[in-house]
Amino acid sequence: MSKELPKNYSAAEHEERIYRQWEESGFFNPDNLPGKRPENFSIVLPPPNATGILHLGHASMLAYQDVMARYQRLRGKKVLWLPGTDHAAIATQNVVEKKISKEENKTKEDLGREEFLRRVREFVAGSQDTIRTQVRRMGASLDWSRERYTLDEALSRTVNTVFKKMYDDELIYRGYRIVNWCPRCHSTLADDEVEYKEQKTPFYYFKYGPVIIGTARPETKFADKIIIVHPDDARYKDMIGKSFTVPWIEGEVEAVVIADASADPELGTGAMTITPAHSFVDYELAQKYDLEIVKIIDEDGNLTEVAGRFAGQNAQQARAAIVEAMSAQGLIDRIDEEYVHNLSVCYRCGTAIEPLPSRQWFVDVNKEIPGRGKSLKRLSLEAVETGLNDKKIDIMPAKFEKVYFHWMNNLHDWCISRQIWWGHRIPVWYKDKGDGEPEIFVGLKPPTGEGWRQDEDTLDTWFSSALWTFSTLLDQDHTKYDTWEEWLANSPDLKDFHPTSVMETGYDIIFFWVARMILMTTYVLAEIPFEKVYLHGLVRDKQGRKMSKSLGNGIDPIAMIDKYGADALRLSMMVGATPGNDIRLYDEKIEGYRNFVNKLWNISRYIFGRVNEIKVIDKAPPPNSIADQWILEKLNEVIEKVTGYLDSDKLDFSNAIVELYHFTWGDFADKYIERSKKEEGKDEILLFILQQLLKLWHPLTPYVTEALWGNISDKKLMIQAWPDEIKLQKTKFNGREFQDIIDMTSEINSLKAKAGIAQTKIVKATYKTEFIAEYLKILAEEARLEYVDDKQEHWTPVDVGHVLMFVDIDKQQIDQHLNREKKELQEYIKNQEKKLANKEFVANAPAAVVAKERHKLEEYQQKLNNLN
RNA sequence: GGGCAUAUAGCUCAGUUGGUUAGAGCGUUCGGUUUACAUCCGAAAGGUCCUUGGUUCGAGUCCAAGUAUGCCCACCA
Repeated sequence: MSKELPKNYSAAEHEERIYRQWEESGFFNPDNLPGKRPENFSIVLPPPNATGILHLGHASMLAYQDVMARYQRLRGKKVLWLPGTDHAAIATQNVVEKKISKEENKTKEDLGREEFLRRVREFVAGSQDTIRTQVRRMGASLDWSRERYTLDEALSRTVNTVFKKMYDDELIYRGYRIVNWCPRCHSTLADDEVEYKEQKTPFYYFKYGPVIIGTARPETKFADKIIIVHPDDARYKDMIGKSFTVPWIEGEVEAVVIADASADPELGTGAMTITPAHSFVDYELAQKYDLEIVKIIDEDGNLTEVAGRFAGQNAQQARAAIVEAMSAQGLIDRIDEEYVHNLSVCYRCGTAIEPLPSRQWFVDVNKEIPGRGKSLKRLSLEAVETGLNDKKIDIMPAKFEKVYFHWMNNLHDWCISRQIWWGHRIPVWYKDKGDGEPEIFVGLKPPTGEGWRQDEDTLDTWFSSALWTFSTLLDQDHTKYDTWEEWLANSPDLKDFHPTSVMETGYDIIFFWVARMILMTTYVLAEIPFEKVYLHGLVRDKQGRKMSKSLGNGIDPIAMIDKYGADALRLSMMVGATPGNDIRLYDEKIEGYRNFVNKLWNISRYIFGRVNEIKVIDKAPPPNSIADQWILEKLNEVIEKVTGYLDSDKLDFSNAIVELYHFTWGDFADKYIERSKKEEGKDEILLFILQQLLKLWHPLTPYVTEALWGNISDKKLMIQAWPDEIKLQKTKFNGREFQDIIDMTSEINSLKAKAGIAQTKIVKATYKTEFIAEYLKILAEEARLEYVDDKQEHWTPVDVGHVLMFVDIDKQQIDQHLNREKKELQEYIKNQEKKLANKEFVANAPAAVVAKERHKLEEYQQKLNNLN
């Protein structure tokens, strides 16, 4: 029975229903997939922050991952794609702090720790709901039954377990060191959480005893008493090792001159003083020479008592007064007002970072891991370089391997404690012992006994994210297990799905996240977290600008889904995208793919309306015309190509789409279906090709294909089998002949357009090759011409492929066109003859190439003859 | 300062290991269309493949230098 579909595909009418059916089917959960599935395929979703709403970055990531998941599912693998969200410590705390400040004019201290955390939890629950709904709208085939959250009990236990393990292995230590401090967030930041912003600030040159020193930050200079000069600098050679009494901001100081190669003789006066407490470079020098580290700015950004009369003032704001005071003392040599330098700022709130010494928890990346013979750094490098247990991480595109190695090689110890409330509380307890250092307890639960207090700080959010590939796969019913080993051994998902198959994420978080997952996982499990890293680019606007609130050029993916449908949005984000390169997105592009989705709908609409019975056709029906043969051959080509593009070692989504698009619209709809209207008995082959197409498109455009498939079968398209290459029997029908007809038709259409003829009635042909009568008849039908036996002198020759024919378009009418064509042909022939006359070409080029060139020359000559 | 990309039609992009007359989509122009789809069909115009030099019988493709744009890292006391 045939079926009548609506004229246009309306995504809004289908998507919600289809997604619900998928969820109800249970097939997002690998445990429910039908059939034997010996191979596993897994991806863990990079957890969106629990702060907010879906943006295009999420949308494109979901599109890529869903294509992989659906493709592998169709290929018969047991596919797990695991969703989740991240508590995003600083980001979330900032959002909620702002909200409370705006709505209630209160600080988090006003509320207190417990109440504030309750508010954050409430906020997170709300945004998690938003995210869940929005992720579904993209069509993402995620296993929601395994949804995780970084603050889930089992995941938190994993965090604490790993912390303790690292502490016991002495890979985590507490130390007093210089750290990046954000005075606004009132917390430390990791090195890569610091961003740089170019800024013009005055640069001051001060008279410091025998030398002139330069600085952009006079407010840090109170305690400077070490002068560094280059050992080979002739100007200062005699001063090395000597002391000077120097008049300085708060009275005289004793300055010592030290020689070190880090002083650049070319720069300024070649002499500098150092501020160990507030500069990373100076801190390292101070370590090297065992110098005193004097803290001048405190955690609130205020000057300490070292600053004398300026103590207690905000460091930044006190700068002017300090400079004025120094000016009054005649200490200023000159001021450069045009100085431009990079100011380090907090990546979350944009506040200027204050490097200062502080007691914090660190991960030691250079220390040898007990029993492993290498450091965390070494382990992380090897995972990508040579592999671990014969499994190597493959990074796509490969250029990011170099970036990874460079970053990892230069990695410093990782500061993991944060002075914020939202996050995993550091599992460390202290008990004062009267004098000196307190007793320390590290464990999963508070120690028994009196007087223990837990560390106030929380862990860097990336500490828990770094465990994501395996903390999510552990048995969540963790209370059953007393030990870590027992827990690991009884987590079947971990066995089945780890290492995960692909980590698909943006190149912008390769350091934050990808590198840290490698570091932590190789340490904790002694295996890699994923076999492949696919790094997608950023989504930008049509001008290539980053989408941002201030520019107002942001595109809301949900609005685009409402307008054009999820399938169209997915396609428009993937076409033209190659790993590691940014992609431009704009309305017209999405609209174009909306049109395509509608085309696919109408192809089906036509076929469903025309066939006698809609049914599943598994096997290719035998061809009974040259068009049939042609389309089956084309289908085979496209199956082979698309399979190759979607396979894990290629992951070329863009080319897969372009290939399918041309086959679907150009070959199938415009050529084959049009032809099939004039032939009999096409039901089965039309249905067959359509069904193969729906399967091929399904990973890319899941909604429309599933909606259409619903007219064919009760079974879900998402669990069908991926098309195999069709075994084509040799028949009397030559597909090449249909291709010739297409080329001829195109040529005749072109002539008609040039001659300004709307309709032409006749064709007469002579043939270059043996030619069946049917062939001509088809051509006449295709080009809307009438076939006659005799040609007349003034008719125009048309020469394509194996066919030469004469059309009753008067040569005079298209004289210009013909002359131009002749001229071009003569030109080609000349070039071709020249090429073939070149002995070196004939001698050096491969024989096949030379033969091809010869053949080409003959063709040109033949064509020219025919025109004359 | 160090490094990595990218540069092809008006726009967005393809272009395999060097070897047809460099392609697609959108846009533009012309023509068609009671037909599954005006979210359609047919056709055309449009290119100094950033510049210069090199390798080669042959370069959009390989090499060098330059220009432009973008990004990453380091950070200037």
